Amino acid sequence: MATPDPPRPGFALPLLLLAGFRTLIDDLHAELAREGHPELRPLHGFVLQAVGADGTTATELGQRLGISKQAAGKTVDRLVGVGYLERVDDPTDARRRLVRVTPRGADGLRRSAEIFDRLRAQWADTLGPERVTAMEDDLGTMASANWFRLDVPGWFGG
Amino acid sequence: MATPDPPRPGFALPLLLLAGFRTLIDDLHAELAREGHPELRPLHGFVLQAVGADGTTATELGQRLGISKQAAGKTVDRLVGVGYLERVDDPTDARRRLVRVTPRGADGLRRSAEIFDRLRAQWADTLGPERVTAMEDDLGTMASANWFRLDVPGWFGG
DNA sequence: ACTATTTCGTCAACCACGTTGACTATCTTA
DNA sequence: TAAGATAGTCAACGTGGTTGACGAAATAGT
Repeated sequence: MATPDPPRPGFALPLLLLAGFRTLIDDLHAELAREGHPELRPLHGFVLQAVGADGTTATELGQRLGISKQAAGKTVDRLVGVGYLERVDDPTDARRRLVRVTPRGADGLRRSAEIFDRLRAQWADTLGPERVTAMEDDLGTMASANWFRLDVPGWFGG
Repeated sequence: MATPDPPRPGFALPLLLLAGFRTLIDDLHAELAREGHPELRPLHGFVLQAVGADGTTATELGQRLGISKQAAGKTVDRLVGVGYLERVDDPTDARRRLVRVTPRGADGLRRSAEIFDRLRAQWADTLGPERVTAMEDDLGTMASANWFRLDVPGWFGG
């Protein structure tokens, strides 16, 4: 019922990668909700991290995430709405509106990192640390080009 | 520029899984476009496969994909629009509208499988076959619950 | 055989996330 | 100082998801 057909040889790999990713993300957000961050959506962690401790502008954020400045601006709007980001005027350039992580945002980010560390430790318990490391190494080899490109309506292509 | 900060230990894994998935999906669709299927979007392959050779209904498709029947219906509409699926009346039940893969849809599906097989072979060439198999085994172990759950606005949580 | 319930499909409204194009305000440069 | 580049926003739109409501058809129960 959840598994229709045994996928063909090549079909399994993408499905497994997606399932692994979703497993981590779902577990993360279940735990984040328990720890006081129920509004944090999967995308938000990536965005908060991309904003970084120094802050950025919407345009630069868009470049970092591989999306348009308009899309980045809308995402910032939502994060501001739930209190994870704030906008401040740049005193040196009246066009720019600096985007900064709020204390609440920093808390969510810190907890995300801790939870991910714990989840990784769980994987290492189940699979063995060397298998997890091997997986990271191998994925790093194959996927180096797609690091942090989130330019996907609905998270996929085009 | 594509890599903002070296991610924290636990942060790398989900990012790598996503990047690996996206690499495969992007490569697949680049090749599919070359082979005459430029309209095929990433989601579509999963849907076509979930419809299967025997056809289904929108409601059952929704269950298979873990999404609502309405969402499944809309996706079917789009696939019908580009000629990959067709709807036919069920003579035994006037409520049901059978969804079937068209010949064009079957061609896209067959090519997807072939391309995925080739991409997997590329991974095996680069990493060694046993590393790819190990990755599949390990991911299968960790992610068995999320097989074919696509219930994500924009492919994430929520 | 006739209600009562369930099921299938669809409509409508909405949300999240992406796109492009156009436009203003501001900063930079020649 | 005029001309050009850059930051942000608005508007319209596309895709993929949600819930709620509803009619038509099948099924169950009496």
